[in-house]
Amino acid sequence: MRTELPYNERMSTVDDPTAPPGPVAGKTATTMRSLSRALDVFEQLQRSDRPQRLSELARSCGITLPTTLRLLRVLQDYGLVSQTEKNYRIGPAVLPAARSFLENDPLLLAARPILLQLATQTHLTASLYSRLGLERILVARVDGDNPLRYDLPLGKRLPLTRGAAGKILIADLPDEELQHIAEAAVDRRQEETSFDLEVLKSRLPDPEAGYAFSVDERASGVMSAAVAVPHPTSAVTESIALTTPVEAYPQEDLRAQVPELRRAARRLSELLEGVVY
Amino acid sequence: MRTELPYNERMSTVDDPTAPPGPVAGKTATTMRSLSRALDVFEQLQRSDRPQRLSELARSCGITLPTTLRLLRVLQDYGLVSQTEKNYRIGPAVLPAARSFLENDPLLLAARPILLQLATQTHLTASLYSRLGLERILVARVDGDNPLRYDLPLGKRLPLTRGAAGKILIADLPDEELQHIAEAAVDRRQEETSFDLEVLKSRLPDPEAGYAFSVDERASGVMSAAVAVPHPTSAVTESIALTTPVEAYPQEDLRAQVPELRRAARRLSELLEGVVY
DNA sequence: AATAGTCTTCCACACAATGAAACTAAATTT
DNA sequence: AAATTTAGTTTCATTGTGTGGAAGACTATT
Repeated sequence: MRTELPYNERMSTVDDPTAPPGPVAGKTATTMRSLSRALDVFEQLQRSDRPQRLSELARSCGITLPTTLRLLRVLQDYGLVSQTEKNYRIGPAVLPAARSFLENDPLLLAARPILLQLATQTHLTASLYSRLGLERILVARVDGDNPLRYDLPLGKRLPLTRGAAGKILIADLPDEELQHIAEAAVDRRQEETSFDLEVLKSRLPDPEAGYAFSVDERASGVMSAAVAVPHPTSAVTESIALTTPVEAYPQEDLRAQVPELRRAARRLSELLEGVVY
Repeated sequence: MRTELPYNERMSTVDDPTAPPGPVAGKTATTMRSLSRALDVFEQLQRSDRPQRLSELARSCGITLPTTLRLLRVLQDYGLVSQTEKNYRIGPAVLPAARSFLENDPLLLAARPILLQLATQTHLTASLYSRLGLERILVARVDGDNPLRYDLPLGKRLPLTRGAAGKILIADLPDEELQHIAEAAVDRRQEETSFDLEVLKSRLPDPEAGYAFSVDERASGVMSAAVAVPHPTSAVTESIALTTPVEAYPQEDLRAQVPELRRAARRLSELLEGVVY
């Protein structure tokens, strides 16, 4: 049972605009300060599209210079961080890690054929998203007949607040958590200027509906429908979506695919239960 | 006040057959035990192609159960590890990390057009490898006219002891380090049963040559030539290779491309110096 | 040359990380 | 089904590791 209390009081009362990453959800691990900090640094490096200086990193993560330096050195020893001159960036060791995930993750392996069937059957693009902290990421995708114009590569961080696949992942969350998610989305420029909780809630699907729908929401010209993947053990953290350019398909027809989607999601979670791991 | 006891007695003189990962090179960071251990666990998870139990991980990393559990919990909070039932595996957070590397790494960005030109010009497959610890990994590849039959995805861990691109990365290393590398290759089943240092050294190119060559070495039916990428700051840790099926191309013609390769490598490192980061 | 900024090393202190042991849960055997 | 083993989790006292201040090297910049 995780405590809700942020174990890290460096987050003083004043809201730092450059919010330090922090653990994934609100869930705080029992302790392990140095490890958490290292992962904060690692995450911070990912979020910047250019190499970072030591002092930048230290500031944006709220860690002192000597400590940040020590953390970076260890990360570098493991290849997770590279350094050129005084500039730090993500290192090549992330590639084998990602490869291992893509090749071995049981959920992903089970999902791929299901997405494929879904795409073949509906002629739409089928995607699998996974919640990661206050965002979601694209984990797998199979294109349909009308491939989406925009490029959305695996591992892209997307908001939970926009798009059917995002909204369905947070449909049942309590207000407090929604608030965090909303703030994160603004911080990360995934949402326009600050918007309030009610706006977000009005967008979310009826909890009873069991699916979410979006048109021109996260990306313009695109609509999608999504359902959650009921996960055997843990809380729901995955969703499956069908997506299409708005002009290629009547809205009602997309809604009509929801049962199909639901079946796919159920099939996936059943498959998963059977897996011996 | 140093105690005499090595802070990690699992690295005793006796060689444990199930060698725990350990930091990338021989270079040991100043300390940060908990972080190092967490990264050992993370690496261990990657190396197994199926989910691992807590006790398995603890044993193979030489860490006590309670500590391993705590490490895993934090890694899980950050999405780097997933858990189903009592099984742990690599988590989806590695995807955005890898994406960040592939999209932003200056070396990689500089290398891609160079590999492309190399491939176009020579009609061979051009690849960029990076040394990671006691192995190398494929970081970028552009296929030539005769695409290699076998699939070699980005991030694949390959031995330093076999293949031109591996050998050139270790051509100048002292015996002691070569020994470690040789042992690691055997441990990881990248080399046949234990083989001695002299065998390895006989394979390595003349340090003066400045390039390495291989035929049927790491993969049968494949030959390649490789040069190192002189790195502005750090030690040489990257190599560029040209590869082709043996039957598609006369061996001497491949050797004739070495100057071309050399030019590409130099161009890459020059480009890199200019980069402002 | 002087100044400001950034990075790195050193060190004493405090608390975070640790393992032993107790405990619970889940397999496995009898 | 009870008994036994094995695996996982929690608790807690101890200590050694991670920590930040301060001082020292660098490097820009003026």
